[in-house]
Amino acid sequence: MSGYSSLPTNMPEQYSNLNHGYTYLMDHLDISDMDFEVSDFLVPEAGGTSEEDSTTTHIEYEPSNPVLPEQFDESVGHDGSGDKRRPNNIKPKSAKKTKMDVGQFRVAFRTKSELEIMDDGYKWRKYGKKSVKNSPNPRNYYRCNHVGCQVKKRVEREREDSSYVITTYDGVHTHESPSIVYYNEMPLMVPNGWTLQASQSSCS
DNA sequence: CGTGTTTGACCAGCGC
DNA sequence: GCGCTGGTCAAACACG
Repeated sequence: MSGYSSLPTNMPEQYSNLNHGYTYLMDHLDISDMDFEVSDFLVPEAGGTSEEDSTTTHIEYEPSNPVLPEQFDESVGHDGSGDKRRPNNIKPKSAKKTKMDVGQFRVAFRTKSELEIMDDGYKWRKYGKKSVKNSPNPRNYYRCNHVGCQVKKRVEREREDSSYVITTYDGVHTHESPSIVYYNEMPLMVPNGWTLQASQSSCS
């Protein structure tokens, strides 16, 4: 398996676009020092942890129960609505979720890259950084900057090989990627050098 | 001055 | 019940 054509057909469009977007972005970035390739999806830690093709990006995918936007953010609902943290009266944050909900759409992939931040077309705002147990590398937390969109992602370097970046997306965007919109509007302006055909199977 | 990042503290879930 | 850990908040800070 090679190339960028292994996204499942039942994947939400935005994640297909994500792959698409990456292909798009690759031609904008200087990827001479990047080794980026998307392989088949795999079940998280399904036996062969990370001893396969070391140049391959691994993807975890939980399509069983995609979360609709209205389902997704309800329980989180304290989006900057002015609750200054524990002034005098500690607001009961029962809504806070520390563990990811079962069934919440999640996709993760591993990328060999020196860059931790890869522009996937969405605008992300960093809201946290945390060192995790058994890992020398900190984990960074990002939230989609789009109004009303509660998608989050975590970015961390792989413990065993810091040249790999593990990116985990939680939730489904309630909007399209700006870069995708741009691409859809300007299809004829794609230079010859762009390799937009790479992710063709995901949109057939 | 507006926007985004950093960072320390808080909180809740989970395992023992 | 307690401590550990991961996830989040928000004030302070940096940068354009």
